[in-house]
Order: sequence, then C-alpha cells, then structure tokens
Amino acid sequence: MTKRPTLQDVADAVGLSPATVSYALRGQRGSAETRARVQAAAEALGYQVDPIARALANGRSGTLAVLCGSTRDTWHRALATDLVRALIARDRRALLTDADGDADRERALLDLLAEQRADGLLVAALDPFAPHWEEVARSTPLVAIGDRLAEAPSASAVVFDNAAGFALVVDHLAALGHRRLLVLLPERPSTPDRPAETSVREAARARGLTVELLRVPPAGADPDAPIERVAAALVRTGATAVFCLSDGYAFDVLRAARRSGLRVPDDLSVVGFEDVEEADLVGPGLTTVSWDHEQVVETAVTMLLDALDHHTGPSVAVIAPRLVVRGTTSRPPAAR
Amino acid sequence: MTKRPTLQDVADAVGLSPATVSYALRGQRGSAETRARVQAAAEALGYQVDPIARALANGRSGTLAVLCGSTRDTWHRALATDLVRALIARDRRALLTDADGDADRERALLDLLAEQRADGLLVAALDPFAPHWEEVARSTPLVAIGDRLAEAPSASAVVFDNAAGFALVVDHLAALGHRRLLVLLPERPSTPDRPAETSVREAARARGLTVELLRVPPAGADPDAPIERVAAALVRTGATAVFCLSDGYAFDVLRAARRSGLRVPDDLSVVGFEDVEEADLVGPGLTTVSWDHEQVVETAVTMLLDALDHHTGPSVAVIAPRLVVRGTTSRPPAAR
DNA sequence: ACTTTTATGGGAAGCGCTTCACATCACCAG
DNA sequence: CTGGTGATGTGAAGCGCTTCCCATAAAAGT
Repeated sequence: MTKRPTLQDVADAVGLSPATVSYALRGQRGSAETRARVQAAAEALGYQVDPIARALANGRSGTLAVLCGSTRDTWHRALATDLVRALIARDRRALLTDADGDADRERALLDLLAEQRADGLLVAALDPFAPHWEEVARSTPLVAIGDRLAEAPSASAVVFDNAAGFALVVDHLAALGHRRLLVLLPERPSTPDRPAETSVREAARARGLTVELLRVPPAGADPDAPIERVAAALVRTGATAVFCLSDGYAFDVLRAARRSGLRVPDDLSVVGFEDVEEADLVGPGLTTVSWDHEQVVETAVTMLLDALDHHTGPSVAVIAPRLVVRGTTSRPPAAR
Repeated sequence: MTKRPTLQDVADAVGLSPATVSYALRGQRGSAETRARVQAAAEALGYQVDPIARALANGRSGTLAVLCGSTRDTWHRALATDLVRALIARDRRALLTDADGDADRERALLDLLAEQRADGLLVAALDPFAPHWEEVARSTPLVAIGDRLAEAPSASAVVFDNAAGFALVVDHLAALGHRRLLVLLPERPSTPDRPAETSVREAARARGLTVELLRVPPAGADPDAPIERVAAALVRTGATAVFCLSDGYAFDVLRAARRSGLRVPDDLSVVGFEDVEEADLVGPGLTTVSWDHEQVVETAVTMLLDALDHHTGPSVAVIAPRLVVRGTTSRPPAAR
C-alpha cells in the first residue's frame, strides 16, 4: 500500500511547479506542449487528484447528493436510485443517503450535505411539514420532490398534483357506478394531512359520492392490523370501493380480501396511489394513479443542473397524474 | 448566506488556541471545565466541523460507501438501500452510489471511493469477473457481496451459495415428478457463466433430470424477445418446468404464459431465483429461491464494521438459500 | 526602436482541521 | 527544597490542492 502520488510528485517528475501542473491538468493554462508532458507524467505515475483536497481548496465538493426521507418503500426507493442514476448518467458524481424516516436524522443529514458541501441537493420524501430544507436551500441549490410542499420560495420543487389524482380516481369510480367510497390514508400523528383529506372529500362531494376516511398506520407495518377496521368500515358504510392513498395499503387490502373470500373487483373495487412496480404484477393488476417516473426524475435533475450551471432561480414544476386502470376496479355488485 | 464559523472562530470566542478547541471538541484532552466552555461556545456559534477539512487533515473521511453495480433491478436496489440503512442505523455516515451496469464507471467509482477516502466499502453486484476491487481491498476495508466471486484473498465477501440453490430447485421439481427442465440463464457475452451452467447441469444430472439451457438477454430489456425461444425450446424438449435464474425472467415467462393460454402451474411450472419483493404478489406467488435479505445485510455490515473497528482480517461468509414454494409449481400434467 | 499586449511559469498564501512536539505549571514524592 | 510526573495548553507543520499575483519572455503594435 504505497502512497498515492501527489501533485508535487508530478511536478517533480516534469520539473515544473505544482501550480503549473494544477493548471495544466485542468487544461486551464499552459502551452499545449507543457500540458501534454504533464498529462503523460500524471498518467505514468498513476496520479489522480484527491477530491478532498480539491474540495477544501476551492470550496466545492464536485458531488451532488440525493437525500431520501426513507427508502423503505419501493416507490421511493426506485425514485431515489433513479435520481442517482440520472445524475451519474450526466457525468456527475452523485451519492444517495437515507434518513430512514427519522426526522432528526433527516435534518442532520441535510445539514451535513448542504452546509458541508454537496454542490447541489435533491431531496425526496422529506417531511413536507418540517421544511428545514427551505433554509438549506438558501445556500445550496436544492430541488425538493414530493407531495404538496410547504411554501419554500428559495427551493425548486417538483410536486405531485395529488388533488388531480384524487379527482381521477373519484371520476373513475363514479363512472363505474360506485356511490360509496372508503378512503385509506396514512395516519400522521404529528401533522394531520389536511390537504389530502380535504381534497379527497371535495373530489368526492363534487361527484356526489359518499366518502368515509380511515386513517391507518404505515403500510406493511402490520399488514393485518388495519384490515379489521377496513372490514368494519366496509360493512358500516356499505362502500363498494376502497381507495388507498398508497399502493402499499392496496396490497394489504387485496391480500386480506383474498383471504376472506371477497372477490376483487367483483365484490369490491380497489384503487391504489403511486403505481409502484408491483402494481402491474399483482393478480389482476392494481388500478392506481401513476406519476410519470421518468418525467419526475428528468424534471428534478434538469432543474438542479440548471440551477447549478446557469444559476437559474428556483422554480416549481407540477407533475400531472395518470390513472392506470388495471384489473382491480369494475362496476359495483349492485349495478350488475 | 454568512460564512460558516471555523475552529478559529470558536477559539477566539473562548480565548484558546485552535488546537485546544480541536481536542476539546473531540473530548480527547483538556480539563472538563475547558471542554464545557468550548462546547458552549461552539454551540452558541453554531459551529460544526467541516468534514472535508477534517478528512484532509487526518486522512479519513468518516464515511462508508456502498457501491452497487446496478440498481436497475429491484432486488439489488433493495439490497443496496438496505445496506445503507443498516449502516446509518449504526450511526455511520453512509452513501450509496451506482455504476449503472457500466464496468468502466464501476471501476472509476471504486477508485474514487476507495483510493480517495471512503473508510470502508460495501460492494454489491459488481462484475465478479473483473475483480478490480480485489486491488482496492488491499488498501481499504471492503466487503464484496455477490454470487461466487473470483478469488480475492484480501477482500471479505458474502457469497450466495448458488449451487445449493440450484440443488433445492432441482430437488423440488424432481420430487414433483418433473423430468425435463428448461433453464433460463442470463447471457453474459463477455464471460460465460460457466459456474452457474455446470452447477445446474450437475444438480440436474444427479437427480436424473434432462436439462436444456437457454441463454437470454437481461430481463426486462425486451420482455417478449426471449419468449419465442422459450416456447420453441419448450416444445422441442417437452420440458414441463422452467427454472429462471432470475425472478425477472420468471415474470416474463409468467406473463407470456398467461397470454398464450398456458396455465401455471397446471400446464407449466415456473421457478425463479432471487425472491424479489414482487414474487409474493404476482398471481399465485412465484416459487423461487430466496436469500435471507436481512442475514446478508447484517453479515456484510458486521464484517465491514469489524474490519474497521477491530482490524479483523478478511473472511468469507456463505449464505444458504431457502426454497420458497408458492403457487407456480405443481406436478407436471402427465403425472396427474 | 521602444512601449504594450499576450502567453507561460512560479511563489506563496491559504482552505479548516489535526497532531506532533514542546513549554508550563501544579502537585506530590523523596 | 528539588527532581519527577502527569495534566493542560499552544505553536507550527502539515494534509493536497487551488488561485491570486508577480516575473519573465515572446509577440505585437506604433
């Protein structure tokens, strides 16, 4: 494990000063001939700049970071890795890190990455109600990706038009003849998700549907726990369709339905939200709201790179939802 | 965007030298009283060490890196993010990056991470036939995770006992009464995957099964392309079961079967390899070989941390496969 | 012919932190 | 009262690179 060659070594090898070598290596100055000689010597010695020293010297790390609130579910996981991949495809160094659902850690990582030199930040699935990143965005180009985000004038954002997604679902179900709807949405103890709740209610009311909201713990946590309540709610309200605000819930519901002999979609229609990869594979295929993954990634990456390269000011892009009708929805039993 | 406070600023604030502050902040030296004063001042100024400067000064970055050959498929993606998560859960800074299937990029990233200061490396899904990482491992603690790996004495490794997995599958199918087997394995133009090929053949021969091997392009690339060949091979050999060396292929086969009216598992048994998350969701559930995800992650992380903290030498852990029998296998038609 | 530009190369000062080596000083044993 | 010991604090030398700014030489302008 011999020591890595340094700039000085290269300089010695060609008989020039480190300064000259530094310039030459980056092609910024020096005669063509000198540059060639330096290049050759560097090559011969197997020299590679030490990015840490460089970062310390010029104040920027040359690395972009993707911070994901949690990579626990497949959708966010795919998003996060796709972001990294897209960045890398554009020849940027990119790193991913994960707060694993912990708000404190999220904040710490954000500080770490931003105040401490990531040249740019892509943050996904952060808690939108704790916009610490808004502050960070003032000093580092940052693009936030997520549901409706708190107002954050200095950060760019890619937001999902959830309300439009809800409308699509409600329209679809209404068109099929459903009149009573059960909606599963995540319980967020800290900050009730008012926007989602009211959006859904409004969408339903506009189409004359009855809607019952049910808050359930995170999907997958205990797949069976919410089921009892769902079943109860189903009976109580006579709902013929369940709209799950996350595909994860939808899978749980499907599983439970299968076990209890309820046929989907004949007896019960189920709609998800997110379009995780599994949605297309599971049984008859989950009807769900889909966000164009590629568009999200492209938009976010482009925004960040523009901000970086052209000092573009913050902007907001809204992603439109698309309803993917697969096999878990059909007309309600009564309408047959 | 005011400048970040430096060590010097803290030193000035408490009227001590930067050296003292540095020690005090890390609790290495100094009287308790001094330490407290320094802490307080640092707190008050909002001081946080600059990890870059620290890294330059003491030669290590304080960050571990996970390098994934490709996060394109869900299995590796999950593995990679789980590794990061596990590391973070143990209070290490961890970053993930992705070579996106490009061998050159893989090599470049490896150099970047290793020679240029990641304190430790977890590499997954690298091309096992290009053990550049073996060289890297000589200077940086490294744990490789993957299929049979080239001999790499200086790297620790977590390897999947593929041969045992093949045996499980063949046993299962043989027990069900299958006699002719079609095996789909990935084509690797550069380095024919002899080990897998011979392992499968041997396993089959030992149980008196006939096996036809079919090399197919990466799963998902063009879902329909290989199907023709699969169908042809099925007819030609009269195979009653398809063993896919990756769940991805299995999904393609299932899809194709459904389209062409073949019933699984009544007409055709299908077995996968990997147990991606989707396997449990798809139709009747894919029978597949599963690796204990958690065990893999725990083992790898523990190995790395041991190497880091206790200077443990390189070691190799073998992960045993488990056959998960779900709904895509049954007795062959003739045996009913 | 002489002054201006225009290349090239180098000296040296950092970037913010760690750490070695040394200076102090209080304190206790002899 | 002196030498020894350990605990604290500090000066200064880097870590490897970038970059400001000056020196010099060559090319160009008048």
